[in-house]
Amino acid sequence: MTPRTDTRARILAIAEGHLMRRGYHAFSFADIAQELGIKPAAIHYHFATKPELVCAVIQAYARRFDRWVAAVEGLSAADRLTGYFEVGRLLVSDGRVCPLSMLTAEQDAIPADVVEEVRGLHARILAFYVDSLAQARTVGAASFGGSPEDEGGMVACTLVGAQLLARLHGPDAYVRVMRQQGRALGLPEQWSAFPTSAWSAR
Amino acid sequence: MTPRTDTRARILAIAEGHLMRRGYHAFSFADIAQELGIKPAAIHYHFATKPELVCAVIQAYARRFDRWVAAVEGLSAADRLTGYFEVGRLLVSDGRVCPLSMLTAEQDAIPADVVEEVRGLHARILAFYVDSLAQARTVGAASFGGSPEDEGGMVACTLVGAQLLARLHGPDAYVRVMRQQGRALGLPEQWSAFPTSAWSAR
DNA sequence: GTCTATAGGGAGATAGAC
DNA sequence: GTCTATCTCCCTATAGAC
Repeated sequence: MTPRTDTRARILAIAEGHLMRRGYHAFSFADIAQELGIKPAAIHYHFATKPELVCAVIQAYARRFDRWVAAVEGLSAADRLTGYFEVGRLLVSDGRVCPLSMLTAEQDAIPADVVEEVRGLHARILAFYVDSLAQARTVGAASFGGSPEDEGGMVACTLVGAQLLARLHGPDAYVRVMRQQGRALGLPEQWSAFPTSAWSAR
Repeated sequence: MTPRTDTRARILAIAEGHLMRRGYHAFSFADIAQELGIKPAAIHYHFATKPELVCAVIQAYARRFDRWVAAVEGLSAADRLTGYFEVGRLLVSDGRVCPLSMLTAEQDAIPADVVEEVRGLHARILAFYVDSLAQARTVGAASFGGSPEDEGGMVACTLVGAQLLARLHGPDAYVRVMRQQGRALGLPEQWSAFPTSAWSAR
């Protein structure tokens, strides 16, 4: 299931970069076209509209997240959690944030179908947190009060906030926040490193 | 120190609403002008440029935050913290988020002087968290590992994330997340209600 | 099948009217 | 002192060229 054309795939990749760095309203077809050496209107052949392009970007990101979850399935719940924190660090170090972090801010100012994709991505990520947290607590690798659902919702918010806020003070600020989150959960100080190599796969 | 003109004050108020709901790029002078019954260009008389307008909005918000902090000075540290969580709920219930939450997402796509204002707002809010958390832990009203600075940084991120993410599922989602944060801190389940009345003052 | 020329609308800002 | 007419630029999208 390779991309239909190379240009299409390159548009997706470039758009993803802009979306994760600048957000929906702050990049244009011209930005993408310039990097590709084509005219802005050429993009409309591959993606009819901007919402359609952005939806495709989010869907591709969601599939990548799914592959990552599958790749770390064999790890302990604690390693999966710290591993995902580490993936987030990877993005922040590259000046990016998860599309979820970026687009939830803009949700009242972007097309409804894009918001639906964001909602879908949120549901996947939340399910990962809830599942991993529940399992980690069961085996005594994490401790928290309340339900895994509540805790997962909170950890999701913390990571989103950390990705956004930490850019004010550099990647280290993200790490400090998420280490504090790990400490609050009783997770190991040493984060699992393997999962980041599984992220860029494919 | 009342606003120089009524129109100027109304522009600020309307711009604040748009900024907190839609973000920097998703509102225009035309939006403000329409609500005021004037032409878009008239706004340039009161605020030379859009960055200047937005900076003024953030400064006004920061002053309001300062007044709030002064107003709750007499409360216990725990009440100050839950009180600020409640202020955040007030905003979310009105479809808004703190400018800090909104603009950190857009920080790579907005003028540098606006980012500086955001940074300043962040510093104030962070100082409030750090101070309140340190005091709360000292008197046994809150418990957390690590330094108050680290914990304050984390709580700030959680609230930002909660304001953004919760809009996907309504104000209740914000409350669930921040209650979970309160639980993790060992704060009272009952949030202090007084501080919200002190918010809109002036 | 792939891309370009260009339309059409909306943005922020300047210069000038009242 | 306050606001409007208008300019210029940039955005997405359509129609049509190769």
